[in-house]
Amino acid sequence: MTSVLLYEDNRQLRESIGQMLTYSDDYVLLGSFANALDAEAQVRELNPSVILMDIEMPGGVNGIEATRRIRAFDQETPIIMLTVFDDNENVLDAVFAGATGYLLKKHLAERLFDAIEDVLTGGAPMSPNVARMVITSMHKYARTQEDLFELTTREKEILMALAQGAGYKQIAAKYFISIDTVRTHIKNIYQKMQVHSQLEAVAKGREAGIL
Amino acid sequence: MTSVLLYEDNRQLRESIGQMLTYSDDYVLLGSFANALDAEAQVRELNPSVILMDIEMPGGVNGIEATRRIRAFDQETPIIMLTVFDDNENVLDAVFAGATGYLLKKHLAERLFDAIEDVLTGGAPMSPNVARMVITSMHKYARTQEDLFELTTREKEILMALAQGAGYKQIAAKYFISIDTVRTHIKNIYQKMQVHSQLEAVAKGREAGIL
DNA sequence: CGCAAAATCACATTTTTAGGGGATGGCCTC
DNA sequence: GAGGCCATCCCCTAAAAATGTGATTTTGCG
Repeated sequence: MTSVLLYEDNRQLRESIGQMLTYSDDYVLLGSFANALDAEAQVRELNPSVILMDIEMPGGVNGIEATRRIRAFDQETPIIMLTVFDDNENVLDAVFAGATGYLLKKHLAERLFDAIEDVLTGGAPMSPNVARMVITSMHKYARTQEDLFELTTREKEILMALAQGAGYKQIAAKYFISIDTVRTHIKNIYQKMQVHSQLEAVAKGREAGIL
Repeated sequence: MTSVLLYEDNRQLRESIGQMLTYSDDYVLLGSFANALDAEAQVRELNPSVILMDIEMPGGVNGIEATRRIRAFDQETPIIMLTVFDDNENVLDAVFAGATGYLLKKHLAERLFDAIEDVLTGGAPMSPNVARMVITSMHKYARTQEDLFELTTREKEILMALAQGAGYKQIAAKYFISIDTVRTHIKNIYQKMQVHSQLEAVAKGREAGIL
């Protein structure tokens, strides 16, 4: 028995979904709401198997914000976003906010149950378009950006230690070398990267994808 | 007419795929190789519409590394990874390396053409399992982690400036305040975050998701 | 082997940060 | 209007980092 919690501001759609779920013996609708103002409390209390969340909702708290709030205390319960838009940037925001998958409203009728089963069995229903957007946005994070600075292994190690907040002393201790050596390495790093402080080096390194 | 470039170390599979493509009038196999050692040159020369890339390949350059190398100069051409594993961590690595989608070998026969059409029309074929892994890994990046440190607006601004590599002077100039004020703010930031250097503050702030 | 790059250490100087005071005006709340 | 928070500014000292110059030892590679 799969319990569902529904957030959808459009009354007609809300009732339609409610009926779809009720007509099926495998699902039970724990509750449906026109806004997500109390989503946090409702989720805590009703503890649904899956949450259906409209992205476009009035009243301050839209579906994305609601998702974020729910994810703040619950990383498990799958959240399926409902939206009319396919290529909307909001969809990506929703993914970042913690959405598990999403469903276009025009496909609601034929895919609702599939989507629910999908998230419950470890899947992530997405349209091809959005899958592509997600993939593309991941590439940005991973862009390894060839060693634009030609740092040596040691230098990269030290730069990474810096990025983690270590000072000269700690680095020296960590690698069993003298402070002066750390100094020298960092001097060389600065030269190669054309920067003049730890912060700049870390920032630039991060930009370039090293780290 | 869709031109395909294939990398697959298993001879039998390589030939099977080749035949599948050749039998269809809509596809042409530009070349198939048992290793990806020269992938870069081959892609440059043959300029395929889509690349099929086995993840598990011997000889130093596996499919992931090859994908990375191709993406270094070509962000457009879709690359579909072929793999026997579904939940392998390699699949995520492949996505990070720049894969557009991927296909399980056991589904090759029935889904190859679908997958190719998928990437060519802007989609990203993935199994539900991997879609989920991708989504989950994105959540890590986005975990906004509410203001755990209760920094004021100004303090957050300054912390962000620090993260971008600015020093005291530059921050003072940027916000038209005196260096001493910058000092004070940073002192307060350190206290709130329980750190003792710019680097630590930035590192900790990044971990916590501020920035 | 022998070279060149990388890694190591040293010393000196200047600049920047860190940490400790204390002080003022603005704004909001009780 | 008193008290609290925020942002602003100032001074002082000690610690850490940046910069320069030079030298020695490892180490990878032809």
